[in-house]
This record gives sequence, C-alpha cells and structure tokens, in this order.
Amino acid sequence: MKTLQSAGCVLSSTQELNLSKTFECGQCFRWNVNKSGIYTGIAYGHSLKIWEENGLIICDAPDCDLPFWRDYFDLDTNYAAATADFTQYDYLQSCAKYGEGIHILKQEPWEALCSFIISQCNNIPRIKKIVECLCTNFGELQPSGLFSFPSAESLAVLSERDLAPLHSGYRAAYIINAARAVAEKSLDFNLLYSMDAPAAIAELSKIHGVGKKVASCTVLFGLHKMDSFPIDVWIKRALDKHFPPDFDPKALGSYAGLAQQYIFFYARSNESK
DNA sequence: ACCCAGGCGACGA
DNA sequence: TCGTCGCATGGG
Repeated sequence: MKTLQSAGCVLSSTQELNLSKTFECGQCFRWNVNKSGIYTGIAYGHSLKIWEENGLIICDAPDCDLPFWRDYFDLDTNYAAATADFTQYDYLQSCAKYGEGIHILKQEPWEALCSFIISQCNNIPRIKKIVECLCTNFGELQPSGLFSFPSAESLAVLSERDLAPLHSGYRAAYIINAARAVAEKSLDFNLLYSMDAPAAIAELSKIHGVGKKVASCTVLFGLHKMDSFPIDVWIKRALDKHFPPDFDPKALGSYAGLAQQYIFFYARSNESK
C-alpha cells in the first residue's frame, strides 16, 4: 500500500507535459528519476520532486510556490499551437509527433552556459557526470539533499587546477573563463535577455571557449529564446538527410528551437548515426 | 589499438 | 569562408 506523502500539488497533466521526454530529450542534465518514477531536481536553488499519477503531473515543492515551477516548465505556452508551423516538413512532423509532450525548460542562464561548455565533444552520460561533480564540489547543499548549481561568482575565484576533480579536460579553462566574464559583468545575462537571439548568440560567442553551438544552446535553454536553433552533429546529419539543400531554420519561425529539440530527440532515439 | 562524443580555436589556403 | 587539426577524458 502506498504511503501518503506530504501534500503533492497538481502542476499539469500528462497530456500537456511529458516528464520523461522533457527531462531526457537532452536539454538538461540534472533531473534524475528513481525506481518509482519520481523525478528529482533543482533550479534556482529550489528543489522539487515531480511525478505522474492518474494522468496528472504531481509535484512536491518544499520551498517554493507553484507559479515558479509553472514558469520553469513553460506551462503557459501553447505547444500545440507552436508546432502548427512545422507541418510543412514531413520529417519534422514525425519528430514533433514523437516528441509530443516535450517542454523547453527555463533553465538558469549560467547553468545552461556552463553545462553546454562542458557538453562540447562529450557524450551525455559523461556530461551529466561532470556537471554533477561540479555541483557536489562547488554548489551549496540544500535541505533536500541536493546541491545547487554553483554560481559563476563562486567559480570565478577558482583556478583551473581546482576543477581537476571534474576530469573535464580542456573544458576547465573555458568554465573558469566564462565564470569570470559573468562575475565581472562583461557578460550580463540581463542584457542578453533584452536582445534578440542572433545578437545574444553573437555576444556569447565572444567568450573564449563558447562558439556558435554552445551560444545557441545557452540562448535557447537559458534565455528561453525559442527561435534559437543550435546545430550540432545530430542536427547537421538530419538537415543534410531530411531537408532541402537550401533549407534555412528561420523558415521554422519563432519556435524553431523547439523544432530543433524534437529533431534532436527523435534522431538520437531512432537513428544510430 | 582505434573511434567517437550535443565543439572550439588556431592556422593555412 | 572554407577545411583540418589538436585539445583531455572515458567508454565501446
């Protein structure tokens, strides 16, 4: 018999939001599931347990209100309407169907930047491992038992050698460098919010160790600018194979980034290179 | 022993 | 603006 936990609140429905797809489509690296299907994660220092139950998305948010998490899970965007623009391309249509229920999370900008710096030339299990190691070493332990993502300021005072426990290789220098840029305000996320996606990407790309792809991911996942369209090896393969030669992602409109994530998730799940 | 992983920067043509 | 290479590390 199932024990009654502390009050779970209804956040959404399984029809609107698919947890496993959203957490495992490759956009984030710190949400983990246990054997009971309960996902645990932390954002902006706030911990959350979240799961599916009888067609509903139930969550247990000890130290934060539901509006915060509704925003984090982007529950006020109409995804059905957002995908309406994708019908022009058959392959994308299939990807969107397959990825139905994915929401683009509103992650912390610094966490997104740092995580995707780590992602370069790396595989997802190891990205998760390095990110988690970064958090347990330099984040703050919360009452939930989870570690917050370490602030840029806290990393800015470290040396490259302090990051040795991460085994992040050449990326360590990139992390420190980006942390210092944020800490000394030469990189200002508030300013980036006010820019359009191409301008924000250009600005981020000025940082040593941040190229177009990492910048695009930061803008999409950290600034929630949904027209940002990161092109990695998987997307490039899909574009070459399934789209016209002269295809321009701008044709996908203001939710091109969502299309990108559908394609990435589908390709990684169904096409082995 | 090789090859690859949600790339990037430096360099040369 | 293009291709090519080295970069750390770990897993297949």
